[in-house]
Amino acid sequence: MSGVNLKKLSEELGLSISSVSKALRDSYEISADTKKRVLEMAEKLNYQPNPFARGLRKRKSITIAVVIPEIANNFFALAIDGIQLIAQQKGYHVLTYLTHEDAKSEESTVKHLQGGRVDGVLISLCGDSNSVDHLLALHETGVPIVFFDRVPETMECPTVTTDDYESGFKATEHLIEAGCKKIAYLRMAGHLSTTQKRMNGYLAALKKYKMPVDPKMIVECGNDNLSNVAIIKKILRMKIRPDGVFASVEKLAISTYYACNEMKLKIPEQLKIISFSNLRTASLLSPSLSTITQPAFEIGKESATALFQMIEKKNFGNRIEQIVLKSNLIERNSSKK
Amino acid sequence: MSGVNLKKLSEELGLSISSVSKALRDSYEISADTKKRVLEMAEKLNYQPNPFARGLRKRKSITIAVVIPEIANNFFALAIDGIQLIAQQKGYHVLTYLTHEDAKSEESTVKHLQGGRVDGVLISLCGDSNSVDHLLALHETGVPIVFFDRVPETMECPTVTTDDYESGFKATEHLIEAGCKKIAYLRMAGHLSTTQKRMNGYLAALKKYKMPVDPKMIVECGNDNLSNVAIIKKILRMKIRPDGVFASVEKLAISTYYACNEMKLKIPEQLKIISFSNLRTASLLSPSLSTITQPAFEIGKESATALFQMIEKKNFGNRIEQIVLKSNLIERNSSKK
DNA sequence: CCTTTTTCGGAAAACGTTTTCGCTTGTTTC
DNA sequence: GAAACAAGCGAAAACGTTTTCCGAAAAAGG
Repeated sequence: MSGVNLKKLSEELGLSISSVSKALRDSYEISADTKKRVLEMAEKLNYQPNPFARGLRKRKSITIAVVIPEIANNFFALAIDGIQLIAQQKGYHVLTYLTHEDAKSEESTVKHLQGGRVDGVLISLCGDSNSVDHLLALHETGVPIVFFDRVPETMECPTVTTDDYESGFKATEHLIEAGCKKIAYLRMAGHLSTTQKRMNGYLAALKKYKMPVDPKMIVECGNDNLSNVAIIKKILRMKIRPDGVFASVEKLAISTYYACNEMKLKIPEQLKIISFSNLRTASLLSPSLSTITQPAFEIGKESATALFQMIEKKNFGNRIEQIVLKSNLIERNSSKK
Repeated sequence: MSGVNLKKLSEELGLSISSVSKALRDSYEISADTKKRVLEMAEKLNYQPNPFARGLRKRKSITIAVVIPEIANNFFALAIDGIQLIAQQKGYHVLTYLTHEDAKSEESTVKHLQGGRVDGVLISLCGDSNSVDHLLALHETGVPIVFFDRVPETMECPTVTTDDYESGFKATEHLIEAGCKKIAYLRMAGHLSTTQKRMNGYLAALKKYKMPVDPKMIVECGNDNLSNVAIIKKILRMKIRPDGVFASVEKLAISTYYACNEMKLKIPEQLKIISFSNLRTASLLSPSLSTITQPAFEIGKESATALFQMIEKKNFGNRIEQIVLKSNLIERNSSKK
């Protein structure tokens, strides 16, 4: 295809392959004159080194992998943005994989990452993963891994997360202060670290304000938006229905809005809502949505930065960094008194 | 690192490297017994073939590149989703690159794609690119390229787009039928194919309804949301201000909402709005936003499918496919009579 | 029992780099 | 003027696969 490699270059220049290679890498073994000639010819013939040959020889891919549950999601899209920014600065390529919240898919993806395809992995766990064996296996082959947002609980590793417990606490407290007496917690199925910590914050806030915990108010939702709306409508039809909803992820807030529209429930008069969300249009919604907003872009940047530190100086890699960033609670009309 | 390669496998099994390789590839030259032994040992030692060695030898990367202006954008996020779906089905890896609407960045990215790193490229052009030389160069090295949404005008190539002209026409006609007398067209700077075609539709609709074209009503915006709000407020403060706005991209509709909020202009009473958009919350906005919605996910799927056709049977690759999908106009309250 | 197939497996080249080592030259040093 | 040294370049191995070609042994055929 491309056809122009070191061999062709060397023939064109009347030099040996090794000399050309060294000239291109600015080796001290090559005279300035020759280097100039080589550079010019390389430019002229539009030479691009073969990444596979180089990767094979140097045992380095200049590539990282990003494994996330989904991309059509404001949080992850922003995180990727931050990751790409750092990766581009470092001259690295970025392979992206979507697991669609499927453990099998995550496992097979991670497995394919062994064998040297990438120099490091950034991953946010999928919802229904029950084991981290595949990640331990990858880790044992020497590939640095940094987890962000959704992190494993049974694995010692570098992580970048937000203050989920505190944010869950504050969000609940905010609803209580707005006058809510019965607050539902909307969570995704599975055992995500984020869901769990946010819920613990929710429970702690209820306890602080001496409000009873009703298991029926802790609602598990799935990946299908339509069924989620149905689930939410169901709890809104209970005899003693909630007067507040704390959505632990953005999509559940949106489903709650739909549910209220269909049931003609007024927000915030009849139901107050707050949600984790990176929606850029939160303030334009009807009514505007109160949010806990994670610094998604920064999370991406921080985790990529941490990963490159591990990639570049493996020697000091014993230290396991656990970076925690702060989320912002932004009060808007959906939780107004 | 990984340490387990064909050599180690062959030593463990008392076979030659070539036999192990052939056994793993299910060659007829190897007996069923031996194949079984090899497979078991490979499983046991968790063997993963080195992608660089394989890529070098087979001159194939099993990887495609996706080059887009931005990722924190509903349209592109959905398109990527569709692309990833097809790529995953085909067993391909996906490298993602963001140009941030910067021509230099696009050029350097495309340049790095030469040399065999990928077997094909999907690209949506950046806004301020004035030349396609870098893409022609890439194309000449034999790498298949499919353009989607933002396509070049001066290059014969496979494309996947939507009916931008018709959609632009319909959107404008819709505003006219809703009673608008003076319609502003909000466009991004640069010469994007989409912007141009949508504007041509806008102009054609004005002509059909014998409405004058006011150059001041064709407004160029940039990448910064704050400045865009300022620009939009400026035209809304004109003596004869527009009573309708056709935003050619989503972010400009959002900026228009902000501008109206700040100026206390009522939508749709004082200003009607319609916009190209893939916002999932369009119907939840205040007021709900009328949109022309592109089938972004399908665009991703179609372009990936087209690319893989080119990758797999280069022989029939002379045919240049130009796929055009239909967008949907969804009337909501922002353009109500 | 000898020849001809067939079956199974190994040797080695090739993919395009990088890098170590060694070989020429020409230059310096005493 | 011989010895030591430096500068500039080339030969060749190595990275881990795949694949072509070849050889040995076993099976089949007469």
